[in-house]
Amino acid sequence: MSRDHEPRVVTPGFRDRVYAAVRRVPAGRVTTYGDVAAVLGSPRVARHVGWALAALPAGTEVPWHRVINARGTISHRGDLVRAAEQRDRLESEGVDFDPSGRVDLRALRWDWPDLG
DNA sequence: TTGTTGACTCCCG
DNA sequence: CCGGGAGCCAACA
Repeated sequence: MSRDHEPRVVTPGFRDRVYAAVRRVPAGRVTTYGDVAAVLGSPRVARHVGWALAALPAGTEVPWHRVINARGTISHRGDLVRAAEQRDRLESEGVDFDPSGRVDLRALRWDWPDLG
């Protein structure tokens, strides 16, 4: 039987919404997977934000490096090469990292002011 | 169809 | 603060 008839948050156009949301994050600022997911409609689909970014076509202009996890660290899940590139890009934008490789979310977390 | 996986997050200890 | 375990929802085999 039906558990809930609520519409799914992750629709076929989910990836494009993720990209559109991430593009709103300005240089020098960061956001989290959970924040992007919340903006899209559900904080529970944070993993799918990561999935969408993993499926990001090469050449697509999306500041994917500004998306980090809720702890303020870079999620690499084994891909240290991409993680290094992400950190390098962020540092190029002026994002500072702690000795432990952590970003100060309290100061740099984007607040999505354009949501109204 | 079921079971596994994942660029996550929260809760404990 | 950090590591481990559980929960989470779709994609994928």
